[in-house]
Amino acid sequence: MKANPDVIAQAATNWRKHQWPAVEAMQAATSITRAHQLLVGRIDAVLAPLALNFSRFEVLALLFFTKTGQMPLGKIGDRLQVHPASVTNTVTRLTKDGFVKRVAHPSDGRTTLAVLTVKGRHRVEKAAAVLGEIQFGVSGLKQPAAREVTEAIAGLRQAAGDFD
Amino acid sequence: MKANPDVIAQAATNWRKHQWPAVEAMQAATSITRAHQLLVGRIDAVLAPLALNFSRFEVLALLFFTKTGQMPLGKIGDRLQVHPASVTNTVTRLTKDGFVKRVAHPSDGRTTLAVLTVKGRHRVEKAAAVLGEIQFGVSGLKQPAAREVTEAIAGLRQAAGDFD
DNA sequence: GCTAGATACTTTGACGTTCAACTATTTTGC
DNA sequence: GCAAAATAGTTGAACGTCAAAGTATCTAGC
Repeated sequence: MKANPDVIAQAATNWRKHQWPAVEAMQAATSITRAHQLLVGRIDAVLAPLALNFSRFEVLALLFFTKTGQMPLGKIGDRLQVHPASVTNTVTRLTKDGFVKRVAHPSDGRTTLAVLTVKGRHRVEKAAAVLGEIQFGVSGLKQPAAREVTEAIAGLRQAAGDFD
Repeated sequence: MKANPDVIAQAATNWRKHQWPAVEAMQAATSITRAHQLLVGRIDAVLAPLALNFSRFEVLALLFFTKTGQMPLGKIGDRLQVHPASVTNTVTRLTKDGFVKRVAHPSDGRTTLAVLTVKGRHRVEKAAAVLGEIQFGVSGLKQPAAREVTEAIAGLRQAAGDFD
């Protein structure tokens, strides 16, 4: 039964002792990294039994919200801010499990559409419910804190050109 | 020149429209994911010319802060909260570049020590300076916001058992 | 209407992370 | 003391991500 110190606070102490720069920025960056690690772990754990992970879920959710349940792969990448190769990979896996189908675009021969299947539609609704139950892994973040984090990071994202 | 919408805010609107649960938690989780993506991109970009990435830098910094510049691989994994296999991988790469050496523990035959070399010591100081210049990629996070994010996430980490 | 450039997607390869299985030591408990 | 369990690290397989190169198609401009 040994005490469990805050490794990020420890690191900050060391940085100050050696007069290394940007201690608060370092803590924020390290905290975000750790938070991400925790979230992904929790989210993937509950999605695994549904043959999904967070990336695959995001694609299905995106398709679900469209009127016709379909979207070009490139647009999926734009929305989710992931590399085209990742979209290809994710859609391929979703296809193997029968959650989406690849369909040629009717008028643009370059474009492939990912189309949500009935199976995929049911699965993503189930997944959303499950993720709601675990509060997307951010339980421990108090209710106002969730909003604060979102807003603080919105500043970061805006500065990065994510939106205007 | 098209407008650049906030894709996370868009997603939230869609979630509410379909009465999916935990909208604020979803936004927080998605924001953290995106923030992590931005940070890693920026940090790795400035570290790449130094033959480092964030993981490798963290290991070097940890060793730098010890009195003797050495630490068992397992303890490195505990401190940085990464899998033993990742430590093995990271240390192997650092060794190839001459930043650390693997040395057998003097009294425990199971244990391997990572020992910081002179080259590694210089390199990590350079890297810390460079990371300070870019504020660890969190520029855009206002000064108070960096602390807020750290504190909010501390709650998440504590609830997860990261520390007492 | 033809060519040059842009766009959409896929493929390949490098790298990082994790899990599970494995080897080698050390510690525990009887 | 010795067998069983715990601990330390490595290895191999699976998966995700990205960058760069390749293929196919479309659009612009002359």
